Amino acid sequence: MSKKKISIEDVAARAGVSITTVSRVINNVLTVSKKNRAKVEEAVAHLNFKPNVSAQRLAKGLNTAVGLVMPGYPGIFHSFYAIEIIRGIGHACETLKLDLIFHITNGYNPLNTNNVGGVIFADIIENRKQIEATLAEGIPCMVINNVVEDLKVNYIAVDNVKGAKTATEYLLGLDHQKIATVTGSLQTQSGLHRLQGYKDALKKKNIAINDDYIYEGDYSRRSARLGLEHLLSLKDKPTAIFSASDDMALEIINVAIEKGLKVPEDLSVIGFDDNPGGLYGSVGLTTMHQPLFKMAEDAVRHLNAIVGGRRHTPVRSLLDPELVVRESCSSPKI
Amino acid sequence: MSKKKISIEDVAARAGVSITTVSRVINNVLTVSKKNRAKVEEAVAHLNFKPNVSAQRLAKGLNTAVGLVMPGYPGIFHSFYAIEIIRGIGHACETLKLDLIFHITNGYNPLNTNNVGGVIFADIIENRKQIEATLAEGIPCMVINNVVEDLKVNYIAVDNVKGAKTATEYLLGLDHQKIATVTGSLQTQSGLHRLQGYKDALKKKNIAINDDYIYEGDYSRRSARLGLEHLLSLKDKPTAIFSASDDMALEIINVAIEKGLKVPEDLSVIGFDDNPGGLYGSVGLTTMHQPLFKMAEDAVRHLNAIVGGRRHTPVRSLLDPELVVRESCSSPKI
DNA sequence: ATGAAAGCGCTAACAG
DNA sequence: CTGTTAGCGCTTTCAT
Repeated sequence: MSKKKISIEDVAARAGVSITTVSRVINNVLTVSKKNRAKVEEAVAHLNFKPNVSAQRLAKGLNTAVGLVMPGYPGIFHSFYAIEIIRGIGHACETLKLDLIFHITNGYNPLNTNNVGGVIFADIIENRKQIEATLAEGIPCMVINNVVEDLKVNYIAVDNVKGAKTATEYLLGLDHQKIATVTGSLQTQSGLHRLQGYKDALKKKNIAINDDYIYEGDYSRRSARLGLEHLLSLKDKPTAIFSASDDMALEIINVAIEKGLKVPEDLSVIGFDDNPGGLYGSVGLTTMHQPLFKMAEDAVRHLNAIVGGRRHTPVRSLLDPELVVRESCSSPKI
Repeated sequence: MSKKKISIEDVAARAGVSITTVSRVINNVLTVSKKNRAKVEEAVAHLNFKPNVSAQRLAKGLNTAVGLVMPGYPGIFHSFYAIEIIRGIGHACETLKLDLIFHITNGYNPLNTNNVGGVIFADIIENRKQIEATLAEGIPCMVINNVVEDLKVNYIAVDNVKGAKTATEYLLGLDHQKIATVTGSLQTQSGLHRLQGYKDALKKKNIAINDDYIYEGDYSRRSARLGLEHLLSLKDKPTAIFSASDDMALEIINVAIEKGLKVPEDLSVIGFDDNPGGLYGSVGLTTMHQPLFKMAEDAVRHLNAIVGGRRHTPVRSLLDPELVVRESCSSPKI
């Protein structure tokens, strides 16, 4: 109804001071008498005054907003990943009182960078050109979940190599010798890195890498099913499987049970992601937890520090995944 | 590096016209000669000029941003629901060239409404006071996924009563007579409405409502398990179950299989949501599809029309869920 | 400690 | 069809 916007002038009038003074209390400038401050605060509260953000930004010449660019392919949205990222970034923006401008890439319209202090790219997929363009405009960028060495851009990612190594070593520690893996898509960095970590762990223990034990999946449930079928067709069947994702691990367990195997007694399975879906299967999934929420929060904080001129060194941060032991792994039967 | 912001003046200088003319071409005002338009466009492209959104907003006095307020409780984020809403709203904003300001409520800091033309509330839970406050400020609001009659607010929701009725009628059409339901939380509107729809369908067929067949769940997997156990303990067991959510339906199927029942031969199960998880179970889940994406898109469009003064009547829209037949229902064995 | 005044970059009458 | 000019609401020197 009453769309009468109240401005700093109204506040000044009611408080009986100049707009400059009002501006000072809004911005926490100290040189305001206690008395005037109190009057202004009263007026602000009474009038329910909220500064016009556009005017502030224009006057200050800086931008208290961060852009979040998400690739638009449908899959990403159905993943636990996207949610955690959005949640973490949203939370950090809240705390830092930054506007979060959310943008889904369709390849066309890039985010209007004039409107933000910095931008976070939720993935490098589909975004490479846009990242380069944004960088060229001199706007601080942060790539999440990807180690990117070929661009002069800040990044913060989960250490997939280390995580996969930890997972495999856990299986090794349980005395498994015949450990197979169903990989994620080898087109993705995470897929590659998780395979690498698996190999690293085996090498470190001087266990020869058996190509039959490496099934190239693509993160789909279907590929997981095929993977297990292949692995079970081997004369020398593995006793444990490192799956590059929880989703695939869950499918592997389903198929194993269908085939009359007991998990973990006959087959140990470890996943990667710590997707909440892992809680609901017939057997609790042992997996690697990814600090997605923290990664997202850190991304905002670091970016903000850079935008605010408080940080000058590039961010190249790698976060460690953590082992979550539930019920899907045990020592092999002798 | 070169953070030299180029402004409308630079463009005007290069094109050899006034800034007004530049402004005109930016805003697609038609009264610009072809020649000048071309010159300006060249300059814009050459300088890679992007209008300063804050200045535009300040000058225009209107706000081309929409706020999206999501309740902050963790659960919502792990749901298919949140993702679809975000995706739909993001897509619509993209198309309409609106900034999407994403805000997670924590009870404290409300969204600074000075910065947006209108706001969409992803749910009414935890947000009631904020909605009232926003309304009081004269800012158009839109509530999603809730029928709210006690507030003078726009809403757009899925017709849960009708959806539940359709689901139950489908079971009836398959010749089931003994149809039970596991409800969602009866603290929520959706839980209540879905139960209502179930009852409506039965009444319409003159089938007496058997209280034993109504198990009050709460949308959790655990309550679904308990629900099925209860239902199977009955002397006169139901032959079909309408589950108020896919998640619960999936658990019901799992438990049924554990107990040696065949789905759908021994027990038909229909869900609600059309959650992608429904595709992956041992048997494809028959369910009610909710047009979440469309609901979110519509919310933005309608809100935008209201903000732009193109619509004056309140929005009170109910979207129909659609039956998705997969494999979890069949006619009862005689 | 406080206020006057000059912009921030853009749009929108208003003249011409 | 085009340019001049007065703001939009706020911050920020610079005086006082």
